[in-house]
Amino acid sequence: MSMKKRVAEVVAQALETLKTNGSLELSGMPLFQVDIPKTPEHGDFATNAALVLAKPARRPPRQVAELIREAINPPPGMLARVDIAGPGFINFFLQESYWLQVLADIAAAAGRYGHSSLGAGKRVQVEFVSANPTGPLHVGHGRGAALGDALANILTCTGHQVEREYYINDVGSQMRTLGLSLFLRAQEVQGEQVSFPETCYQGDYIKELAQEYLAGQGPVPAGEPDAPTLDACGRYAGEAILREIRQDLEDFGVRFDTWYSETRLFENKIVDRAFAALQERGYLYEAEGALWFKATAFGDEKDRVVRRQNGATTYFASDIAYHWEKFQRGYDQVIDIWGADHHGYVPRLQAIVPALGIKDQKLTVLLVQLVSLLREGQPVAMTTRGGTFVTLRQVMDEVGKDVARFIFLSRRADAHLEFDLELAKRQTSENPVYYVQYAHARLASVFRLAGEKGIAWQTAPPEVLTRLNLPEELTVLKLLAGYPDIVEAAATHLEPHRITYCLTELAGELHSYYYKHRFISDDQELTQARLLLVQGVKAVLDHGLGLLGVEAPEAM
RNA sequence: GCGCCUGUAGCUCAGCGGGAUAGAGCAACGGACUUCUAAUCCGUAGGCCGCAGGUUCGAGCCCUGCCAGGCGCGCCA
Repeated sequence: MSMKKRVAEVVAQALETLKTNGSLELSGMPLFQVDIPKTPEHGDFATNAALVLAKPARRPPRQVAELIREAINPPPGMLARVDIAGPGFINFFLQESYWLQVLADIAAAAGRYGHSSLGAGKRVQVEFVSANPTGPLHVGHGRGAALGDALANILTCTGHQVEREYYINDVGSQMRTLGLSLFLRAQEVQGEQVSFPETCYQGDYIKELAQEYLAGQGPVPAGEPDAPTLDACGRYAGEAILREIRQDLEDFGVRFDTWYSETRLFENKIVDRAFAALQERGYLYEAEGALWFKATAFGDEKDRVVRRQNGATTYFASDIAYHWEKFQRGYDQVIDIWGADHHGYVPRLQAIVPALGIKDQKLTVLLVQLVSLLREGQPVAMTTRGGTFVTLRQVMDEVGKDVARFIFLSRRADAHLEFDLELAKRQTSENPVYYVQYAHARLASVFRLAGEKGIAWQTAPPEVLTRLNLPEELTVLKLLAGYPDIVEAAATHLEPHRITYCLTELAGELHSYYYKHRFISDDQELTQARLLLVQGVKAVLDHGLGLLGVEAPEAM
């Protein structure tokens, strides 16, 4: 249990006592908070319990606070002092030695410190990237990939059963366009004079694919293509591009449990069955020769077409079927990660959840803001039209996987992100990635030396820890103690950047501590104590970087 | 025109289901390498939290209006 939870426990018990002895009339346990105050004078932890209770109890907050304080019965050795301050906050000051417990917690957790059972029994699916197989992944996809993967890691860490999924949009007009693009480029290679429409995919990768296609599949016919040819071209290009995408993601450190093809939705009649489910509940109707979903019944601004006049279903129809099928699979929560440019699509997708009669299962759509790519502060041109865009592959090759992932995860998802390629390459303090990795490598180096000197710190008796009484040591202990709470917060709010920030802070404290004090000295006990402490730091850095999907190097 | 997101230090951003005196990194300025890795550390300076109202014990956070930027508003995907 984290330190914060232990304090919350103490408060809860006090309230329980007051309730049973009749000092306070309470219906159920009120939602009080335990926070880490901004200023140290307000203690290690503070609770607003008295403020929350004042109104229902019809007594002044400070009086309630006094009651709570008297009812508190903490474990031995835990509290040094309890103050009542301000409008009625209760401030808890822990005994400094009590913080040492965190080191035992870390050791006992054996690499699983920060794990919890928050999501025990909950199945969560994270669907992310899901880029159409019509071109290589770009930087924006990279951000989505880093976010989805880190999120999945974090949720796993908090006890959720997590599955990663990639939805392959391989049906419909864009696949025809892709086929046509390949076909025309192939004709070009064969020396034919063709006009290449603006609506086709402009990138050079299509030309390369056309070359490969011709080499492997033989020449394409002259003139207008027939349907089977276009089909073959489209499938060929789609599959080739998807292979590239898989490879890129693999190299980016992202692996999916499931690659779900849109084609399956039609082959398995899932679209029809989902339609039937909607029909049954009266949320489909025919008008103007098309079939509509009554999205306005659930807050969307207009009803949406699911089958066109020409009989073809829309992209939205596939999405209805896909999500219906997802919920059939029994996930408690389905998380979709999309580019922010699709935000207008969220209400209609959310609308299908109640329309399909889905209860007790939640759909969450996370929007990721686009990435502004810079080079030395200057924007890098990114036009899909002209086919000039920076791919995830290029970024990985140029700055490295770790740097890219860390930067992607250094902002809230819905905040715009500036990604300066030159700055990302620089190994200076302008670049936060190395700051954290360096802290880990430094510690690894310390432990190498300790090993060479034959220092037996692992087997040191617990009493040596009482030698840790520097302010820097206490600060480090407190940061370590807060780590499990941060992981839980990152999981409940679905915000991996919280991990990034907390690691940067921990690394900072470590560097400062390292600079001021030697860990390995002639004082054997002190050495053991400090090594035990920084072993905890190393473990948390290692763990946290693991959640982000960033390497924790042993040397730099 | 309507909708969503964003607006916090010169720059990039945190700010934990409203909490006490708003934080970090970078840049700027001044310092520290005979040390377990200087990819580091220490210090200084820097703010009508876009603007105006409102809600309450308390607002950067919630509500309303306005201003600015981004993105969306297809029987496209």
